[in-house]
Amino acid sequence: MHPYRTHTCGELRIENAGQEVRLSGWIHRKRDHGNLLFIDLRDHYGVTQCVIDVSSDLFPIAEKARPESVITVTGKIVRRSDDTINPNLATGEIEMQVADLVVESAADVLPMQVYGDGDYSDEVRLRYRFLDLRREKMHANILLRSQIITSIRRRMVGQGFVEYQTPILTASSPEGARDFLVPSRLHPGEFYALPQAPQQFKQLIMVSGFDRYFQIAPCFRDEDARADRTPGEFYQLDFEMAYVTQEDVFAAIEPVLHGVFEEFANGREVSPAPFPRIAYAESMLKYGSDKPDLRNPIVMADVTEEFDGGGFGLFARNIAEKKSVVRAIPAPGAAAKPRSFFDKLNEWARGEGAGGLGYVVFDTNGEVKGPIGKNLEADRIARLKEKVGAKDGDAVFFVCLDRKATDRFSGQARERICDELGLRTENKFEFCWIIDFPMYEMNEESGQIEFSHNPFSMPQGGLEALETKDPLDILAFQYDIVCNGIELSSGAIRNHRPDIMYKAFEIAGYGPEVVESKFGGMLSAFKFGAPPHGGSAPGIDRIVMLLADAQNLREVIMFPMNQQAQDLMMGAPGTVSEKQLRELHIKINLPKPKKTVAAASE
RNA sequence: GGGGGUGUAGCUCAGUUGGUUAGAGCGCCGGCCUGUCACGCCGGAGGUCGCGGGUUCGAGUCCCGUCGCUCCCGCCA
Repeated sequence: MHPYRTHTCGELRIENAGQEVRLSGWIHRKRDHGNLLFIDLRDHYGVTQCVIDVSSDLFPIAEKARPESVITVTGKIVRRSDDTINPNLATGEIEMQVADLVVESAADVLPMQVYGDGDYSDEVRLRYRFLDLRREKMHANILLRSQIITSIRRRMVGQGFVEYQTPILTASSPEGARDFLVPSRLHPGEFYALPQAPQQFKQLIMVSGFDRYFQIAPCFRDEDARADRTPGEFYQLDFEMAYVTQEDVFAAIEPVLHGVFEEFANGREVSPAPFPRIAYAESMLKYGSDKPDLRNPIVMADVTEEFDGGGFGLFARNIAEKKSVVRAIPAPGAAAKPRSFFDKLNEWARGEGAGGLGYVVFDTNGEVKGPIGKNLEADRIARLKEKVGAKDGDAVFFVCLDRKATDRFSGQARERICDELGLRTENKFEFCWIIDFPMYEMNEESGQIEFSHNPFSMPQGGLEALETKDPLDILAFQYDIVCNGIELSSGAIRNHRPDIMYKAFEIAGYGPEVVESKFGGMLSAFKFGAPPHGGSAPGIDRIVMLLADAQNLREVIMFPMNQQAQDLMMGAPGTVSEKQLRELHIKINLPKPKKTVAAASE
């Protein structure tokens, strides 16, 4: 007989009763009755109960083996008596009578239990990730991730896409995030960079005469982490298509995303394709965000006009003197809320540095209450009520700040009010496209015009728009896909025309020599016949996070780094040998260490 | 770089206005137990209360500093 398993721990059923089998796995749980011992043996596939009693020579060994030790047991599969069947276990109708037992690998006392669903700090979970990954939930998440990626590949291929690989060691790119650099041994003083995305390569693939490229692409950015942004590296479904309009791109990827989400929705609803298209400006106005969560039913409105010159002095003055705008946030049903509800929100707003959160309450008896209601003229209030679609029984909150601050803060308030009122639709995936991003924006500190998103995007209106319009009015063929308030990807119809590219960079303050030195490879390619092309790159990790209903990307990544971009299990980053540094002609020049208390007292 | 939260046994946590010997559950070790599946019962070991100062007769608790982890802002074309 083979030294290890003849079957997995998940496959034996009542039909196998009577067979002599061998199982290998981890001791999931032991129940020691003194003269009778139950072992739940677990592997990737499931759990099987194994029984051994005191008559066996191996009984003391089994008793001593700690949970998570790896053992191989041999014995006969028997049908359990009716009163001992475990309906919660796939293998619960049978058990193994252990005749032989080999300890393959004894486990020490565990720093975290694999059994059960206890909470452990991220520090412990990441340091002992191999234990964390054995746990049911993590194991399921990682399997789900694999299934999702398989489904994405199948659907992309079904849409006529072909998978190609692009380099990992490439050139540093001047725009965007900080690069991870890799020193070159053969070229002292020079560096490769890890790709922030295969952006230029996928465009070059189109120029190279291929069509419909995709790749599950690793991307590297040296930026700080968030719950939905892993430090260092992440994967995206990178794709690009030739001879397409924006709508062609949407039509190609919508069935893939919709299909994947439907496939793994598990009872949750998925918004139907085509997904709504929302212009950037409209999204900022109605939702205060360029990644709106449409499960939140609150739709905001601009009511600057209603307050301009009105009886509520504070807002009227801000509008007149500071060019403030007023955004109304309807709060359905909030009239029934106690005073403390409004005070709490107001206090939160002050804590956020917004001055406060004004409000009007429309009582069910038609009365208008609240500080603004007392001062603002009745006809203005009536117009405002109509404009935001408020009914008796609702309240309306107001944010009055400069345009940018109003967008940002009203967006936060909209989310908070939704949660306080419990208005968010559960168990649904709400997709939308955000389109018509501005090509440029004003840097408020420097007063300079900058690319607001992606310098490779085609401006709407082409060269003519660049030459004739106010740069801040020019829109780009640039789009994001958003699901439940999470940005899944951004994409664009690319600028494939050297003349338009020179002009676009000129507006942002870059001369032709800069364009040529920074994007020489791509620019050169565009001079020898480049097809119009465009694409996008939805984030794989975020898709899995949504489908796994996880609150943090670490729940869907096998070996993530911590928030400080460290892998405590592998010890990365770490120091390297002098020899390695010499070969690379690298000298370490560390910043002076901070003064310690001890050093200061010397 | 900045702000919030947090740090007490291997793990998850409790610990009152500052007051005897810092507790619980799980885990671990020992004993008893032949049908459990969160097995049960009895006993035991295990702590520099993140670290360093300070206030006080007395600090896990109050103050100052510092470090770790985490969430957020900046940043992420």
